Amino acid sequence: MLRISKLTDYGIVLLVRFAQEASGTTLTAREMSEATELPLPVVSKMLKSLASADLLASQRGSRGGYQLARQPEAVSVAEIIEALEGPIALMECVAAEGLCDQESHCGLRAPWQRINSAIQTTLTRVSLAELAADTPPRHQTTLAIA
Amino acid sequence: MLRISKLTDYGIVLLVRFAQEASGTTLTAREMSEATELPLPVVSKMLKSLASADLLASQRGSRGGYQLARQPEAVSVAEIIEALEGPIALMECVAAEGLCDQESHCGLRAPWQRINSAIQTTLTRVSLAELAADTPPRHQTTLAIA
DNA sequence: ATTTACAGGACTGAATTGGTCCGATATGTT
DNA sequence: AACATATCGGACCAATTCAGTCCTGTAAAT
Ligand code: FES
Ligand code: FES
Repeated sequence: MLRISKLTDYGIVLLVRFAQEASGTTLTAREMSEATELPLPVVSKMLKSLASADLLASQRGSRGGYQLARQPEAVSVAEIIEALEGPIALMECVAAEGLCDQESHCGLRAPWQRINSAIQTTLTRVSLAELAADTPPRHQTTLAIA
Repeated sequence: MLRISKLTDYGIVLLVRFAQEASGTTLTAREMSEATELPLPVVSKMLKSLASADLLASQRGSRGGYQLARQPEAVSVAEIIEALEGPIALMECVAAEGLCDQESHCGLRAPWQRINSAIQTTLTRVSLAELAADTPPRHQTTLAIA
């Protein structure tokens, strides 16, 4: 289904939240969990990943938390995905040579690589800032329908 | 890793083989298995899938086999992927509304949908014929190096 | 009849994913 | 110093998905 992992998605959701705060705001895992309504362990796990990928900067101890390591404009979706789930590669043969059992008789590598890099480009062109921009339903006045 | 399933890849490899034959050529599962050096059960399974997705036409009985249901120019990679692994959707929320637990507080659906359709367009623009075209190593004179 | 081939599943083992939990470490407060 | 708050870095587990096999049935040709 050509999917991005659910965890990766959570990661992006979290980053978007950060991007929506004033630049430099520090938030804790607990706060993020409440904001996104995602279970704390998951949030915690993803924040750690994002920090170790240098997309977030972390501060430990009391008064600690996370903050965006860069300006939202300078972070691309491609980068986030790569950080969380490795290189963007539609299949193994694209990622590196010699990974596909049949590279020898199936000259499909070249065309796939072109397709793949087109997708990669698409993903690179979208910044975290853009993602955060048209994500308006922030504090929508809960007008419950059913 | 944003991957296409291995089986789907096999499916495409198979279709490309067909595209490289003279239009209307009928080939059996066994022949395809030999041509691609993929195990027969797998080839068989994928050919069946492709047939039931109407990408291949099948003929049973002795002298039976499969053939391309359409001209290679008229089949897009997107179509093949969709046939074999469902709608191209980076995540559930993109495929249809109400599938994502948190659609309510995470207004990320809209931007994702734009990104997704960009990718979909990319994939739609590549035809089976193109894929088959720059796949030259057909009957390469086996110059074995070790 | 017999042989060739596809149709349509069920089925299995392996791998990946989604999610939880814990002990250790760092930092600020009292 | 003691304590509370947070991140760090894993291990761990259940559930799903994936990759691959196999079997029974049916259609067509000889
Ligand atoms: S499938 Fe990997 S090289 Fe063709
Ligand atoms: S993750 Fe599905 S709507 Fe935001």
